Amino acid sequence: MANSTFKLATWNINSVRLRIGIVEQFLKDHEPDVLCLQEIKCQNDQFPQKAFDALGYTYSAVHGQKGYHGVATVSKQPLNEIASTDYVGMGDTRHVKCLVDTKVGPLHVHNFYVPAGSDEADPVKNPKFDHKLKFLDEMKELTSDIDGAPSILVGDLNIAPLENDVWSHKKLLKVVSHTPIETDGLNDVMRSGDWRDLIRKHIPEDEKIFTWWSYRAKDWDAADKGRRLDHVWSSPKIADNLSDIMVLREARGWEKPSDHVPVMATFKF
DNA sequence: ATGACGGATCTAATCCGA
Repeated sequence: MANSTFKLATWNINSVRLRIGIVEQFLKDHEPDVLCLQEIKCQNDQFPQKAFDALGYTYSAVHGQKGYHGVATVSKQPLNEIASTDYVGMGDTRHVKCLVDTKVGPLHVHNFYVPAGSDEADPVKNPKFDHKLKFLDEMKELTSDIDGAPSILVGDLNIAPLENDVWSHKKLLKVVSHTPIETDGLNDVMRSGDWRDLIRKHIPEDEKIFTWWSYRAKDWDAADKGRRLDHVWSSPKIADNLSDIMVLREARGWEKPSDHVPVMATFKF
């Protein structure tokens, strides 16, 4: 057990079928044990499992639907207890969990795609924002402590909670993804479930770090108007085993990129 | 700097993302 390493990555891929080529490249270059994808935008039987099989990711937990949303967790190690929760009873595909049989023991992995919430930050006028807030409310029930095994929660949570999680705190205070009702809500989810923010455990809060840049910006790299929408959380004990967090900014500049980049956490035991 | 983009869908214009 000594000197074992476990690597887990999360990536909102914005269509796994369109971007299977860069997914393969990422897996070859970085070799995570587990990859959690969001916005796969396909049904379960359209998921490109063969491409993952060829790279050794023979285990998968896929929860997709036609055209929109959808999450998938692929793994080199067996996945058990695969299940999804229908948050807010919408019948959409925004969560899949599993128990990974890692080299160092069982690990619960939750893969989330929280609703974006549309433009207007008012739950009365905007049903999608209402949906987002209700989704957060229900996430508060999710604890990081399940029968003593460690837990990891990752995904596109569509909220940038801290000042340096956005390019301008002042300019984005009324913009959906950084409004106080959302950032308070996300902090409540973290507190009530006893989750640790591993990106911020590794990168100090006074340092800007982003995982998403809009497609609409002319020069995303120069303008750098990003947000940290993607997250890696864990239960307290395994947080002490974190040895590295990598935010693969360069992936935003790849051919036909997703608007999100991969984030990978490395644990040492 | 709420958009100038980009995805999926009964391929054409519509919905969606954040």
